[in-house]
Amino acid sequence: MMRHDLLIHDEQLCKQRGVRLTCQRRRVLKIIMQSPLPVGAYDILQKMDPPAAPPTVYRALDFLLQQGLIHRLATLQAYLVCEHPDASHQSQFLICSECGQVEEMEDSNIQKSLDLAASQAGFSCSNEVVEIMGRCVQCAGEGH
Amino acid sequence: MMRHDLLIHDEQLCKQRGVRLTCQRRRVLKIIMQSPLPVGAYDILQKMDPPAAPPTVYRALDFLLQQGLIHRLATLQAYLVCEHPDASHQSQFLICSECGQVEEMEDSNIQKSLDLAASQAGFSCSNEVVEIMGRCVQCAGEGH
DNA sequence: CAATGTAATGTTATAATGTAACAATTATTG
DNA sequence: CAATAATTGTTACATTATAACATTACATTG
Repeated sequence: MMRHDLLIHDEQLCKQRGVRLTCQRRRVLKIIMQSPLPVGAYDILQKMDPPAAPPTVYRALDFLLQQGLIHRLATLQAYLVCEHPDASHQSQFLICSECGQVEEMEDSNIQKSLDLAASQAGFSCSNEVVEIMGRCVQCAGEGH
Repeated sequence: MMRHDLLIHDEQLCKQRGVRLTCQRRRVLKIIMQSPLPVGAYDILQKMDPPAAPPTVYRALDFLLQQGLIHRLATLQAYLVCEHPDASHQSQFLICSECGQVEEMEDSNIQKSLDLAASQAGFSCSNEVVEIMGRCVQCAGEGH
């Protein structure tokens, strides 16, 4: 279920940037990659073998977030891999309340409408959180 | 700083709906209304006089959220009054990282772009979280 | 009004998420 | 190698939220 090419890609990306994807950071990243659903920090913690303490996990998460290799879902307080960790970008997320699956989007219309509304209010954005809860195609298809 | 008319409006709204804005619920609501910034649940807890326990506050918050009288900011884990608690609506929030002020918007363009993107993905939304971090007009105006 | 059921609150304990502070170690650089 | 910076280890704790069960207030209906 894990995309090994993505891990290699992330490693190269860090090399290019002159930042270190250390052992602990890679371990945390791999755990997130191997999960089909967003994982909480303490889920990650439990999967750390050999075991680690919370700060180790949170530091790794901070690094991975800064590098854009993962995202954090504010509504779920959970983490998931970024599917296109190249350029800096704003993503939007479709979160299925039924199956828990999350789809990452980079929708330029949403982006434009957010930026427009913000600038009309004289507001200069640094960061945008867009998380849409509902039912995904599969779950909606399965009736009721 | 508190809009007393809003409290009255909320009371009437609850009466119309046949739900009870009880003493505890009103106390929590008033604390949120009296705060110029979003407040955390434990800030509210501290302001409860006579004192209360966490479940009391969280139950009141749940009620107020369900009735649409307040909103919860997922990024801040904090609560603020809804400025137009009449019809059910989706709001977007501009959150200033400098002064902490939050502006509630109901932007139809944002709404449309979100709904369109979701429906294109076959996703049926039940709830949308849009929180934009940055600097508000005042803070941006104050240089650097 | 009394009896009964439902809704709301009280109370205690604990779960889940995240961070502060400082020590120890590992990399990097001059 | 020595000095410095970056990373990790470790302990303790802060913050946010909920579970479980007892009690009280309210509403309804006979």
